[in-house]
Amino acid sequence: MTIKNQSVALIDCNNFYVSCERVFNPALKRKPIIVLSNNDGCVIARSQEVKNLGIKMGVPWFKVQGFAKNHKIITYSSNYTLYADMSNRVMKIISEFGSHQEIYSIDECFLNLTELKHIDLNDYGQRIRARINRLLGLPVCVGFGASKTLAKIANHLAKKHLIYNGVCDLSIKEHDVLDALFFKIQVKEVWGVGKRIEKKLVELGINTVLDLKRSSPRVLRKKFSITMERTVRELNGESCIPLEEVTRPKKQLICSRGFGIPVFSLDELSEAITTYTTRVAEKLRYQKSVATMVYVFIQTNPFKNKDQQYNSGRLISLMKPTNDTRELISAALRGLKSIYKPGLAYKKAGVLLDNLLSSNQYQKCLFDDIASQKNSESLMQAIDRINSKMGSGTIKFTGEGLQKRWSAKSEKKTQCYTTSIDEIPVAHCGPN
DNA sequence: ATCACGGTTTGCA
DNA sequence: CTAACGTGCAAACCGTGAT
Repeated sequence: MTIKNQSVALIDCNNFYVSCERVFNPALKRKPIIVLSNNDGCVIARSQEVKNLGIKMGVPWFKVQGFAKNHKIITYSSNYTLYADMSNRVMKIISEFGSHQEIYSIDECFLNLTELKHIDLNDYGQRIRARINRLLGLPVCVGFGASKTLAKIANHLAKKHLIYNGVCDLSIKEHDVLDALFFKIQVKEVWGVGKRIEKKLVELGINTVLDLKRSSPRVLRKKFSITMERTVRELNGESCIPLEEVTRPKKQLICSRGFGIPVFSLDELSEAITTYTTRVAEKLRYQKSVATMVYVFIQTNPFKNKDQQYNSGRLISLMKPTNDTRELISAALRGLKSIYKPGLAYKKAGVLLDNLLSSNQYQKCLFDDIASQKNSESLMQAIDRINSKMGSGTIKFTGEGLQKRWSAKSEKKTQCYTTSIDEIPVAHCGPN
């Protein structure tokens, strides 16, 4: 599919998690800040000051902890509740700037602006930035291009080079102008090119974005995949990755977590699996699906070479598709019992729901016990409503456990400033 | 040979 | 003092048995 002459924007928040923390603690401005992944495991967000110090994205925290202390880097556990709420606010503001929006991740979205003819995109981008900054105090960068891939690159340039002042428009540039820019950008910066594909490309002599732009789509399709062919076409201004305005229901859903401490007992694993199943079942109902299969898995810590290693999982087929948390828990726990081996130090566990069907479609099935199904539906609906209104975890399932000794480490989490009534700051003067 | 399938691995963000 | 390394998803891949 080819859509010519598109005009696409990519708006991406700068150092999103760090910026969210700064909004509620302005004293953090211009200070070096790090936000850690779940379980305080890895570095997943860095302020510019930290990037300048050379700390890499994704590095395990323990490897840089000493260095961070020496440089007085302020560190936070991630506070997804806060970031999700801020993300919703950002996306809402951006939606005012275009009628076709794809929310691509927690901190970035595309807009298709093709219908806005003859506007000055640089100016438009600055207005987007100003509005988000005024209303939320968050910094963003904006890139424009003739395809999503080009908009991504434009955004990358806007972020990297101060001369752009946060907005880069590649949509009007001639090929030779683009080529001159692309000559200087490493191929790994291209959307869809990660570490592995970069390596393979470099082996083929494709080092820069320009090299990739000039490669034959056919040849790369053979050597890589259809995805890579599209990437090459998109670099040449041919839009072939459509904007996805509606989020398609997922084909599989997963909830998995590492434990804060090694877990040995079946009881504690059962608590974790019950908790994760509850969470993933909420996601399932949120996207109006039912599941036909439940996969449970448990793992020891692969980084502890001295420990005996064991990874196991079990796939359980359900008698009938369901989104009832109770049925899913029962299946998951059955699976867990069948794979559990005593005496091992488990580090991580998870639950995956697979073969998902739309719950509307499924309801038409004739052989169901309609009464009990309606019953289950209204119970789950009631629980979801209460938990969403009064805070998640207001109603829990037995078996989730109360202490949860195993729960992930999160030693430096900030408050839920925007979503928890007890944690709303008393006095706060907006962005300044 | 080729296909559909299901389970596993890879790779990205 | 030591040990301390995320999560969620889909595409790609691969072996198998059926045609």
